[in-house]
Amino acid sequence: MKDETFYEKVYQIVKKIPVGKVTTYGLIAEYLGTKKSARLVGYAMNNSHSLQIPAHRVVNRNGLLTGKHQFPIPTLMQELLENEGVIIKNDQIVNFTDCLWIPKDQNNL
DNA sequence: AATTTGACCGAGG
DNA sequence: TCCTCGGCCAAAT
Repeated sequence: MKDETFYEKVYQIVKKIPVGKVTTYGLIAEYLGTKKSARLVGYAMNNSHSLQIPAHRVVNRNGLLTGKHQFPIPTLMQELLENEGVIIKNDQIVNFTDCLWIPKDQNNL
């Protein structure tokens, strides 16, 4: 598991996101130690199409569904989140802070 | 080997 | 308070 690249590290964290919860690119980047490379997280997610990971649970720090356009169907991301109990309005998470999940919490599970 | 890009974040005017 | 601009790291070409 040492061959894990930055990409795979991101995937590992995203897969740990609980149902009904969301996280941000910055938090993931920060958890990996490279807080400044939040862009890398998003870039990694772009390659996540080939993997089974809940990419719809990852949003930007504003709680905005910035990556919805990368999904096969733009509305799919919002549908999935709403299906998990996340309230979304105008492509933005309403109860963002309420359903926000921090990678650090995985240690507390 | 060098350059470009990317689902971002934070600071400055 | 709203809008603009730069930086940052890693992977792909």
